[in-house]
Amino acid sequence: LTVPIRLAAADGLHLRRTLDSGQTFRWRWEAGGGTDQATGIIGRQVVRIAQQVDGLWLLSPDTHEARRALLRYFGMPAAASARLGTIEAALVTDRVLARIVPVTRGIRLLTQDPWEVLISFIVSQNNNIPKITRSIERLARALGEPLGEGAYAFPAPAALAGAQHRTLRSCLLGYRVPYVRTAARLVAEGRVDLEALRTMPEAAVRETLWALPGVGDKVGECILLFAFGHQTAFPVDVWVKRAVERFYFQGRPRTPKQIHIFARERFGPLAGYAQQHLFAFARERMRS
DNA sequence: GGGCAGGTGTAAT
DNA sequence: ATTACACCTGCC
Repeated sequence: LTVPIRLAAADGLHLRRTLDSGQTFRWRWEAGGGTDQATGIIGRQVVRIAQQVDGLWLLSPDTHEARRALLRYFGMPAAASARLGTIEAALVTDRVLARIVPVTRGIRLLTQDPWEVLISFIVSQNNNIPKITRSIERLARALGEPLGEGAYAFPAPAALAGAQHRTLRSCLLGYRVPYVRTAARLVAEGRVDLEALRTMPEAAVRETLWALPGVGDKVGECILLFAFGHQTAFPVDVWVKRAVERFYFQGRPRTPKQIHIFARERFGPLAGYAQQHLFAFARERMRS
């Protein structure tokens, strides 16, 4: 048993909202001694964390690597301009978000591995969170490196590219199998260099991502936002579409493209955060 | 058990 | 340039 390490001040973070916000599919919750604990997989590390009133705690493992990985993942410690309080203060100057953010506050955009985000969000198309989570878990179990404790790393590009069709089918990917496999081959063969996209301008990143099979507007925006930190990105899924139509267009129908244009114009560099709050609110309050 | 939810690709207008 | 439909699985 390791001594818990305080990673950072919580800085307005709401851990559960953040990990359950549909950005990531690699965390599990369990009850533990008064506070819930989350176990997640970041790269090759299996980490257990918990949020207390005084901050975010690393429960295990007690290593520098785990600490570094987590701080990077959560964007901590935040630079002054990226503090959640600053972001949310700016968001609530919008009359609609002023009513939404009090319900959803504490969501932080995570910084995740582009390869994992690419495949995860191809899998996410026309799909729901529980099923996406199950597919990712099966992919990791079938093709990922074992990490102990029954945990598996996200499969490497070569592993996915070389997987048998029936193996991918057994991961419940359905008709997405050829998308995943082709995308994996392009990355494994080096024809698409995800690492190089980190330093490229957004327009160039878009061009590369949108050329991948299974990557359209929604999935592409998710990758821009969750892997490459382009916070002007604004993924429009059905929930965000409904929320924007209801709150900004008096319930009048708009195409996803119109909503995207509107949101980038209205929210600018906060578009990604605005989308996270609209999505969380819609899923919590606009069902039925 | 039929109908629906969910994004992209393709083929149609 | 927009629109209709197929794709797969889980859930009600």
